[in-house]
Amino acid sequence: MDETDELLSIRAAELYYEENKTQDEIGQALRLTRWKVGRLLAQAKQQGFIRIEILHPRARRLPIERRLREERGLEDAIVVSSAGVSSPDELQARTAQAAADYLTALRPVPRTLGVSWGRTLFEISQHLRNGWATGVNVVQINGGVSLNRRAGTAAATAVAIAQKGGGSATLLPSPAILEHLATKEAIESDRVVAGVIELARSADAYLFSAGPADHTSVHIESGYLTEADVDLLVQKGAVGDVVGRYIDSEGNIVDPALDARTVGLTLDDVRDGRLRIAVIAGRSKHAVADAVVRSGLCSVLVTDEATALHLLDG
Amino acid sequence: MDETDELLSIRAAELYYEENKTQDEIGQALRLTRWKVGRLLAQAKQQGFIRIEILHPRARRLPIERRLREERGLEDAIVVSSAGVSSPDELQARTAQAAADYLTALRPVPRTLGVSWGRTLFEISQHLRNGWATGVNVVQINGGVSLNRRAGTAAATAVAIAQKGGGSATLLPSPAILEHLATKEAIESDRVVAGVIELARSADAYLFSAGPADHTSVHIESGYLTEADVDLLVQKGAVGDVVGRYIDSEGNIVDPALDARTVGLTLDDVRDGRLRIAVIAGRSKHAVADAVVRSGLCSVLVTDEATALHLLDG
DNA sequence: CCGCCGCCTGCTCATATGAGCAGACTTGCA
DNA sequence: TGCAAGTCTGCTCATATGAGCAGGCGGCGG
Repeated sequence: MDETDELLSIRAAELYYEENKTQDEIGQALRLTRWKVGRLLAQAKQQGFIRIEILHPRARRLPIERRLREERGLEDAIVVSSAGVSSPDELQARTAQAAADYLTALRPVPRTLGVSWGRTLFEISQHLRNGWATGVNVVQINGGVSLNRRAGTAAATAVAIAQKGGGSATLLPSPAILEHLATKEAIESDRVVAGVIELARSADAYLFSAGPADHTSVHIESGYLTEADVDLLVQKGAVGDVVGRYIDSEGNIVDPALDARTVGLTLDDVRDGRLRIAVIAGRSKHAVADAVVRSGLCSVLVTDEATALHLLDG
Repeated sequence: MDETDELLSIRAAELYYEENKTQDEIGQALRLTRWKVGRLLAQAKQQGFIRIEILHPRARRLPIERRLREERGLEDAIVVSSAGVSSPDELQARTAQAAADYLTALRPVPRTLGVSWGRTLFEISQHLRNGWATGVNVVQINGGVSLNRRAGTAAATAVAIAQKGGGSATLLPSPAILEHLATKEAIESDRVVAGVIELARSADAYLFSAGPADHTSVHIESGYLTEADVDLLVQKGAVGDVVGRYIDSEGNIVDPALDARTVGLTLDDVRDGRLRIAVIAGRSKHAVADAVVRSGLCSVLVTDEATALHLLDG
């Protein structure tokens, strides 16, 4: 396109989009036929001079969702728009809302839903509406009895999701990570615990997030790991955790010994699930989101625009 | 609009603008009639959920131009878009380009064009194309013989505009501001100088910018004023200068004694011009732009989006 | 409980837009 | 210079969209 046409296409776009003129009127104004005007507008669009944004907290980016499905082999993808977002918290809230919307619209409604816990899951539980489903039974898929004062958010999350969905919650009465392998084995051999894990394995769907491998990790906050532990994991290549299990950029377990002390579904258990919904948003989770998608841990991803684009770039 | 409709309108907008579906297809997808879809889209637009931007250095904001004409009584206004601008220099360049475009398209072509000088005018002269007009005679409307090494930009500006327009330049051989009133009167009584000023008064059009009243002023740079002088002017209410004359927010001369020592057209001379094109861009010139427009110094304004919105807010 | 008012819906019809095509025009090459 | 290929133009026709209207529905006051 030569310079003259480029300028004309801009003039035409101004008249068309800002002044609501018809292509015919624009033609008269610029001494062009209306067909020429149509072509100029098409060129302006195609060259990216026209940018259309949907400004709304609930806005999604369907073309990016499509690319995630097609290029990353996801069954489904939900990408929330970052347009007009001013803080990471806002982005997190939008993503949680989208996850809640997705669950609500999900058909067939899962009878048993396996959930992890953490900040993201808690926020999703808050965004769900009463009656989002009728009779959904929720089961925890990884240990979450907290060791300190923030106790109970793991349980509260599962209970809230179940309650608002008109069902009941089955909690996994165990810490996430134990200090000794023997303790972990003892706990898992407990009838109740083993039963919960068995139930979790049979869930119709899993809903989980992923944590970044850094000092903001909820495992540090909850007292399961120290900052030094996490630093060490990072040195070994960890990019984040899923259901309490730390993975590298390929989705492989970084520290098998640590993993053996972690209670709940294994990553392979998760991969065996039919519907595996991961909800991952925010700059700090780009790397782990990538690992989760690449290694097939999720079949459905709910995320934000920037994270999605990161996945598609790589 | 209730919450449900709001959400639907966002879904519809996504499908319409991002996926290029027809309203009919959207209707099928969302189980609505196509008329409902059309109404939802109209609502989304009207509520401002849809934002259409034209991303191009030459893009203008016609609705803002219209408002400037209607609400500020300008004969014409050119507002360049700030979309995607990263530095003040870029904004300045866009505005200068727009001014050059405006001059080039101007009909009838002025036979005599009075110009001021400064960074903005210089940049406009650089953006003009060879042959932008045929036989335009350019006359300086205020003194500009420089006192220091930056000498000659005033003259170079006028000459470049004239040369590229296939005409010749008439320079005003005088400093902008003189130290003593007597000197100024002596200079103005010189036959040549008086003749140039007389010619300037009869110009078909004036093209000028305005300077901010701060330490970046080109008058300080050129040595006509000291920083202390400008500080004093600011104390007296100066918001900037036009053709070397400092005005307050009402467009009145701030310091009559200083004004009397300034060579060139008076502000009233400028106001007597038929076509008075002011080119003013940048955050630091908001106040002076306001004064220029309010006091009728210009009949045509070329500016940037942010400055224009500032003028309309007040 | 009934009737009136106003909003919302889905229509008809007019208009605006996009697809595709035939001819004119330019451009590159022998 | 002359030819062939590709590009651009302005058309016809099909489709998508918007304006405006009649009927239906729900809400409110009597």
